Amino acid sequence: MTSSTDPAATATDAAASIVRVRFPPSPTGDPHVGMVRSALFNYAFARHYGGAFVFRIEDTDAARNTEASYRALLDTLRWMGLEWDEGPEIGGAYGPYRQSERTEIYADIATRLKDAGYAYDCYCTAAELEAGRERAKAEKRTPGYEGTCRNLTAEQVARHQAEGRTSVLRFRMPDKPLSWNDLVRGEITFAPENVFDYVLVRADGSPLYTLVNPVDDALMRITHVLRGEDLLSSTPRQLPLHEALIDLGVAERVPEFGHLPYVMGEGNKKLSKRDPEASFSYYLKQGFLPEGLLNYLALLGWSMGDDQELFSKQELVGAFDGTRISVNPARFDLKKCEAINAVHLRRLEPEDLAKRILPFLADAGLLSGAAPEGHLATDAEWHTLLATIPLIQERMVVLSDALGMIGFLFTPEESFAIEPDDAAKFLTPEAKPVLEAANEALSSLTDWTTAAIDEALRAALIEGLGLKPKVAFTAIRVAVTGRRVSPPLFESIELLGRDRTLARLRSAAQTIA
RNA sequence: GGCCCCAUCGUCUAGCGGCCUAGGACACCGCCCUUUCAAGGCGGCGGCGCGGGUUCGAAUCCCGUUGGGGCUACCA
Repeated sequence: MTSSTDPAATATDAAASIVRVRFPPSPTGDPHVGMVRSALFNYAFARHYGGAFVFRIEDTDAARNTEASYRALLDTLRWMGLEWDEGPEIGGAYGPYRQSERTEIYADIATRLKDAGYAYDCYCTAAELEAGRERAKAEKRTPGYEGTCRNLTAEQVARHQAEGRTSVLRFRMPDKPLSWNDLVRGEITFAPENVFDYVLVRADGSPLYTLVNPVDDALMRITHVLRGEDLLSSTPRQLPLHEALIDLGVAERVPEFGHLPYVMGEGNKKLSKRDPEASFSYYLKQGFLPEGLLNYLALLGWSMGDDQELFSKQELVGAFDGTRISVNPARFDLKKCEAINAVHLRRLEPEDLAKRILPFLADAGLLSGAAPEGHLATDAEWHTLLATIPLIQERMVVLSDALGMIGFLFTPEESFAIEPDDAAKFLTPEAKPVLEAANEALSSLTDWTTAAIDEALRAALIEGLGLKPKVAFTAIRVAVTGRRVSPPLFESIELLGRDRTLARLRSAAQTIA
């Protein structure tokens, strides 16, 4: 909110009435991070004021909607923990919440708007409309509908119909300045000559977003509309429609509007569906945490004000009063998103983290599949995983990172393989005596613990062979874990166990000519 | 073309006339720690687009300019 609105007054107003906000996506394509950010802001606003978060599906464009996208939308909100108070699958007092199930409502309201003179039939053809726009551009005027059919006589209508023309229903814009006090940007005004009569209902009778969105906001008693800046220019058209709906007894009041800044991608364009990090499924696959993503997304166009950047959903809700929303577009920064996710990941209880890693291990085929019904892992696998958590928790950024770090513990000897590049670089002829010495030192070790392994290996290699720790341990690391980078070596060896460790040391030594 | 929105380090931001020789975070670069990689600690690099006003005083207010972005459908 800018200084032109009084945050305290707005906050008081919001608290005094029942706040009702909504998240109204169209089920087309993969859920988008900008969309989720928008849902998050609405959710946090509703929860902050103890209001209702309404989830509505805007599926009036039958050609573009998909059931898969609809499901993905629900899954995404649930995964993020943005539970809705009214909406699909749970219903509510103002349902149904899928617009495809509300067509009679829209037809009725369209008729009433027309009967009351707020809307009229327009018989213009696409070519005529296009010609008008071209003419306006040539004359450096704002292109838009020129009002040709605003006041048709009965004869003119009859002639159009006789020609076989079809008609759409258009809203009749009033000739007055259109302004509102934007929750985010303050006072915004559009001159009437720049906002034109617009189509509410298609020629085939199906309603458009232009009708359906304000009508449902009115019917569902939405008090605050927090939406993307891309919809800012549709607000001046919606204002008089809301007023008409009040006049018809459909609406109670015009909602407050607030337009959230864009989420930008690479370059300086709106984050588009082509950017891989725009698609929500990317974060699921990488293994981001809902806690981390929620935290980062909240930072895209909002801040707590002090220097606190890390917070939980509860803290966000506590602080999110609708003020402090930025007017500037925010560039999505994957690096920062990862950094914040990493912090949340490190704060997890070890057992919780292990539970979250488990599905990734299973998907990668690293578990035996011998687990009892209803479990992903056997007891042994689970205990191994739990034991690795202290070794990997502070090294991970996303859950899928665990695969590369602890995969060597879950890989059976027959399929264990060393990274070719690392093998070529570190399993050289000079490494052969190192591996053999390690094998010998560990074979006779009675106490298979990290401390004992540490001691034995140092004695044999550092003191015995006079090697630098880095040289000696890297060769062993590659032989035992399959890669140059791994969790701490002695702990890893302890977890791997004597038999498998020795087998890998011998096998690696054999590959060296 | 028209309309609208926006303008502080590379990025996200704090800042709402004096507390600013502009603070934090991410990224980046050093150093320390160290068996790898991380984590952690210490330090560094780096910004108020420009021009006019207003004022004792401007990153903060006003105007202009330049530069970004969005919208301009019988999509949403």
